[in-house]
Amino acid sequence: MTIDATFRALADVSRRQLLDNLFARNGQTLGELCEGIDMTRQAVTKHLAILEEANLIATVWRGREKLHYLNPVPIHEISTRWIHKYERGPLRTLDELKKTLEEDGHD
Amino acid sequence: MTIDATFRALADVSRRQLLDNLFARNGQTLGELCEGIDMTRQAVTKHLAILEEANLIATVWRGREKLHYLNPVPIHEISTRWIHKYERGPLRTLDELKKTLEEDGHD
DNA sequence: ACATTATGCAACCTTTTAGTTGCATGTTAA
DNA sequence: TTAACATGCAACTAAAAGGTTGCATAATGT
Repeated sequence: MTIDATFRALADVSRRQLLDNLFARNGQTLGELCEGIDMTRQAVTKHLAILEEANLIATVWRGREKLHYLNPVPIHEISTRWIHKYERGPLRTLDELKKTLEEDGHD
Repeated sequence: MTIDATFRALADVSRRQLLDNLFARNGQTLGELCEGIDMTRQAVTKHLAILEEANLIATVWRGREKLHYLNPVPIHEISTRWIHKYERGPLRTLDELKKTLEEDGHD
C-alpha cells in the first residue's frame, strides 16, 4: 500500500523473479510458481504474501488452487512518484560537480 | 553496481531520505546530512556506505570534510531496465483478468 | 469413501540488518 | 602546539528477514 512496502518488497531478488515469472505468464498457481525454484513451497508462500501485502499481486481462489495475478500499479507509482524526480530533476552530472569542486579549491 | 544492490539500497526509508536530502542540496558533508535526523552519526555513515556501494552516491574529501554527491544513474537503470517493462508490457488490468476468470468459471 | 493434491499455519533456526557505544585518527584554527 | 572538529573503525546488541520442517485443512478425482 505504501511506497515503502513496495520498495521493501522489491528489494529481494527472489520476489522480483516471482514478479518476472508472473509477467511472463500471469495467473499462475502457487504450485506452478514453485516449479524450478530452489526453495521450499513455504518460502515461496512467504514471498508471495509479502508481494500481496505490498499490493504487487492479487490472488483469486479457484477451487483448491490459488491463482496469482500481477498488479503493476505500485511499480508505476514508484516510477512516477519517486524515480521520475531523479531522472528529470535539476541534478548536475558528477563530472560537472567535479569541475565545480576543482574551481572551489582554487585558493 | 548491480541492479540488486540498487534495489536493496533503496529498500530502506532512511536511505531514501538521505538521497532526497542530497537531491534538495547536493554535495553535503556527513555532518550536514546528520542534522535533524534521529540517528547517530555512525548509523548515517553506514547508510551512506551502502548508498556508495550501490553507486548511488559518490564522495569527495575536502580537507577533513567528506562531501556527498548524488548519482542518479543507477536509479535511471532501474527505471529503464526493470520498471519500464511493467509499465508498457502486455499486462492486462486486474479488472480484465477478473472478467476472464469469471468466463473460465462458466462450466 | 478415500487417497491425492493444493495450500495454510506455526514453531523454529540462522543470517542479515539497523542501530548503538567507545575509542582512534587526521585536519583545522587559535 | 594544542584544543576542537569531522570523520573512521570495531565490537556489540536487538530485531527483522529468509528459510526450514512438521502437521493441518480443504478440494478433487476415482
